Amino acid sequence: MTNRRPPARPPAPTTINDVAREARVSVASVSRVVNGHANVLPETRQRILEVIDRLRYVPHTAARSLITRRSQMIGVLLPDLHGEFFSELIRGIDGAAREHGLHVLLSSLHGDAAEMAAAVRAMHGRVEGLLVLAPQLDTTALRELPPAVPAVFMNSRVAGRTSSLAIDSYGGARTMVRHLIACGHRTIAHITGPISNFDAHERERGYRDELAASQPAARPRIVRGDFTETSGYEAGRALAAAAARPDAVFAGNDAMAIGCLAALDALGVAVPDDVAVAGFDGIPLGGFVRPTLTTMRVPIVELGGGAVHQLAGLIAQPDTKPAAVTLQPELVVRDSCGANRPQRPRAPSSSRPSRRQRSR
Amino acid sequence: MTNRRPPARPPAPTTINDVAREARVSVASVSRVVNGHANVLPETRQRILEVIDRLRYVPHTAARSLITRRSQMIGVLLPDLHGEFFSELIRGIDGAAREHGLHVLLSSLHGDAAEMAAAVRAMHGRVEGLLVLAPQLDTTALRELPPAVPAVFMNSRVAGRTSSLAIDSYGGARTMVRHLIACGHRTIAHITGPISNFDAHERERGYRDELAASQPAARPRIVRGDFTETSGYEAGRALAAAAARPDAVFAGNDAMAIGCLAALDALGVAVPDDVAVAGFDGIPLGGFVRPTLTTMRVPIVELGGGAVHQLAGLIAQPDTKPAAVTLQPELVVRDSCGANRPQRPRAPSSSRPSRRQRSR
DNA sequence: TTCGCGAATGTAAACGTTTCCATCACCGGA
DNA sequence: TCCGGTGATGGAAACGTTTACATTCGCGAA
Repeated sequence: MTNRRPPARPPAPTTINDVAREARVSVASVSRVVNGHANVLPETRQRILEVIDRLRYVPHTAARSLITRRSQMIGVLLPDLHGEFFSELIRGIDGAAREHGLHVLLSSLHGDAAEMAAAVRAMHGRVEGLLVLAPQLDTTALRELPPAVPAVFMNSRVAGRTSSLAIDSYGGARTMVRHLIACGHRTIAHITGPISNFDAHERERGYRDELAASQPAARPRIVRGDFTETSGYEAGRALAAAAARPDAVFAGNDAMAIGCLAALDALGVAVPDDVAVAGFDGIPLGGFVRPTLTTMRVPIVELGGGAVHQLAGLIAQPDTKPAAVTLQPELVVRDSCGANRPQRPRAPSSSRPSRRQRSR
Repeated sequence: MTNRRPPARPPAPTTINDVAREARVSVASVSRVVNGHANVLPETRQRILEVIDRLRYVPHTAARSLITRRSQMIGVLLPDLHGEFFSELIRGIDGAAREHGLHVLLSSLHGDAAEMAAAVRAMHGRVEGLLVLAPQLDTTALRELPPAVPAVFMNSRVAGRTSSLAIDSYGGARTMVRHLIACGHRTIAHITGPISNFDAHERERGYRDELAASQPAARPRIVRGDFTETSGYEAGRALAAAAARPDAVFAGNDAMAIGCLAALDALGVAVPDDVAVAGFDGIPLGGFVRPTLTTMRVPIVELGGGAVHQLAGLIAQPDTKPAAVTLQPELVVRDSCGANRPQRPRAPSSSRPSRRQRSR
């Protein structure tokens, strides 16, 4: 309290020097206390802590990372995601980042490769690692990434050079098609996502392969969509109006499946009795449309969290050789696929009734 | 190419000194070029730029912000948001941040006040400003914020001490209730959001006030929800089973409205003929449920973007006095409110038909 | 020719840490 | 009594920038 400075306009932030002077120790000791090193007398530590508290000292991040060469930040590059996907992914990322004491620098991209390059350049040097969700099939833009900084890709088509974590869209699609076939549907159409999207591509591939494997006679029936409800609506209209209406429609995601449901309803086509519908993603709303939507639930939180864990490992051990992990989606059977309707006497399987209470 | 260093293990990142040496100028000139200052000979500038390019020099962010005292980062504190809200908000924030050359440090909170304090502490010193979405009514946690760093609050109940930007939930709710009354509905129930949520509170208040103003005879009818589809479902069940079924249900958000629709459908109550339903938020899926959902569309992107603009202004001019801006939601009339059904011959207004094509 | 001036460039201090190394005090054993 | 060792503390260099100030140079005017 002796050395009262004149009140400078900006109340100059207190530095480690202020603390050291006030506690009558050297900056080295203060630094040791702040960083929790052992070799400092309990009594000295106490005195320093008290001054830190009184002066509200907060270490200057930039100065610290200038010398330690660590920023405790990871960069997250995401495309323009809609709906539940974004929030769930961030939830997973943020939670895991917190566990590792990392901060998340977020940049959302609007598709352009040049923009991605710019974002990467801006983050370069600012972050210790990069988390990238690059769903476009064309991955040449990814070459832009500085090879020095560790990176983990999510749901991307990457060579084996870098670590990656992905949803098994291919396997999920096969599971769903297998399920639809097991429900008794013979002709199954597929509404795809955007043509350049990796997941859309994988789901379509799964659809084709499973169809060819389980139902060699059937010809694939593809309608192009773009993952939006509106495109699902249009696809539904087209399918319902077609000469040969399919038994079932497997949409590339839930949003399109719900759009499709709306179109079928508008055209007076009953679901699942006339046409069955299934989606992919497992958004919560799928349980509340009529009929409730059968879908593959995708573990988005785990995708984000797992990617962060991988990245943290990579940052700690940069020479770890890249791993490619895949996460399995889970089949969620609801009403829209027809599995829950009063069984036509085909196979007297365990007729499990819908869990949802219905009164009519 | 003369001075080829032995291949050190980590290929030491090139610094401004390397560039200066290679270009045979002083670091000052390099710095001037990098920062786009004017006083440097075009020929010199050219030579420096070329070296920068060849050596892939990227200025060290920490060193730079150590001396400039600017980090070009803003912190964004969000609660555990679900669905469309999160992605839209981030889209708005990210876009505006990019315009201002700011980076976004994201932290999502799970409700706990202590956690918020921790997040703020972690960001303190790292960011130039804070963007906070603190929907809980109890704002004592906000006192934790260091008063030195500029902050803008979104949809929060804050005193006039800080800048804020909010959706006019109160006015929106009044608009919706007025609309429902104009549709001929007399008894209108309201499903609220979480009891401690600011928006939920404002919407309920708007509901009560408009009801009292336009329909003095009617008693408010409140069912508690929590913004989830499930709570809307439960509320819908309760309302449908009640002795006196209301004419209309105004849900505090779209998710609950959709849950409510599902419940009414399950109980065989026709919407909008038996009961009208309306939501709030304007999520895309609302246009694809059956019947399509009447709602108040909330300009979420503008909320995020506007908040960033405010914050950027505050960072540039810290002494600007705080402003409190509100954004108006917009009434979206679809089928669930009954406005589009074949008019009972009550008022021969301009009977505008549904835009959506229907065939039955 | 000299002087002064402005533009281009260089020098070096400062930013706030961390950490290597030196110093110092103390203590137990020879 | 002296010596080596140990553990707490301090001094100072280093991190990579920006920028105030000094220096140099060329050129036009006096």
